[in-house]
Amino acid sequence: MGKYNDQELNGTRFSKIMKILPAGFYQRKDVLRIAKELLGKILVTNWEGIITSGRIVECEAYNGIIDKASHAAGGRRTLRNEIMYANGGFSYVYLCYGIHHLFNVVTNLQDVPHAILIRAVEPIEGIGEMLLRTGKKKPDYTLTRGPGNVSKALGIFTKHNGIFLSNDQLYIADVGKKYGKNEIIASPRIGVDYAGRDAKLPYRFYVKDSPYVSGKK
DNA sequence: GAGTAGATCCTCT
DNA sequence: GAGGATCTACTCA
Repeated sequence: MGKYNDQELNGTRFSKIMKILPAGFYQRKDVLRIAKELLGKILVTNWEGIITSGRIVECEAYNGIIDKASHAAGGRRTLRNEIMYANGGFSYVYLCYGIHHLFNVVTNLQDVPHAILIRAVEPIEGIGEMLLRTGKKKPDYTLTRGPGNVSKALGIFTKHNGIFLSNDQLYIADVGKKYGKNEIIASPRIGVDYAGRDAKLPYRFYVKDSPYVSGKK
């Protein structure tokens, strides 16, 4: 049944009202609030003129050094997660399971390693290109469902780690869409069972009833 | 429909 | 040298 909303497919109309999120959006202290506010925003990639974009409908917050599920748990600082300690607004992309590229947004200020993992988007522009990248034949809900698929469809790889999200190649834009409280669900994060108690924290947020949301509802 | 194995490679210990 | 913020396909029922 996988369907996407036709009236949202008009890219030209969309790009006219897009506003790139300012650095100040990311450089705040409440990562949970930023995660919730990211729902409904548009993630855009523009690699050499090929534009693909999607509306964020699912993400997970990683709450710094006190969060055992985070790569920065306990203040861990390595070559891989160094960018998490940068100022908010940078991309953090890494390879998971040797196959999947996972796209995160760094938040908070310098030296506070907060990040938000983008887990699912609803395709808006460049769906044909997404099909090429993912090798799929039809644009059903599996196209951009789950963090691995999001990166694949939008063409995000580890080489895009450490990009500040305000250039014209990779950014997140506001189109005035906001979800109400009763449209946003909070739940435990996925695939972080190793984190003990922290695995149960309700740091995953998604839009109710979106077919693109991964995991169980 | 539910459960599980396999892919695949970089990063950290 | 182990294991991971995952996905898909395949089995079995």
